[in-house]
Amino acid sequence: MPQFWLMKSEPAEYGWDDLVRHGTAVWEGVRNHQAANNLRAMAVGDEALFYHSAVATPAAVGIMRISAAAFPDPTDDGGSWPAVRVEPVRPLARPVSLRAMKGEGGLSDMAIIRQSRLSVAPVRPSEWARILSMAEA
DNA sequence: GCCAACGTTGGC
DNA sequence: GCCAACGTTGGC
Repeated sequence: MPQFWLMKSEPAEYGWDDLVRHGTAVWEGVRNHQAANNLRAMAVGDEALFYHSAVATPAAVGIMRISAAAFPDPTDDGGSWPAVRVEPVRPLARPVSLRAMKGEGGLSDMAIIRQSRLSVAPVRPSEWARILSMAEA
């Protein structure tokens, strides 16, 4: 069973469109232990929401797939922080904003809502299904 | 080991 | 721009 995740990026730095244009990307630069542990827990085939942070309407905008499990982050000289490789699967038919997630009863326990600064967070299967249904509603 | 000071993230 | 939450650093 694949696991589900949510991964934040500032679109000014690297956005969904960049990932689609490139076809694949190394998710690097994570320097938080909790987020790093989540990267280490990822397996090939896991799916993740691409989330745009630090914008007027923070929101999940697309689905990506983990295409390579954790390996040493090339941007880390020490070699101890992990990175993973991702590829785009498809955009959400409509973005699901943080505001919408907060307003959805079944999502109030989401890691990302409980801990807003966590940049790589797990998503429960029930949460994943709910968010996808919101994106298609 | 505690705590204050400071830096960063990210929502608003 | 402001502020809350959180992490890190460094003095003691």
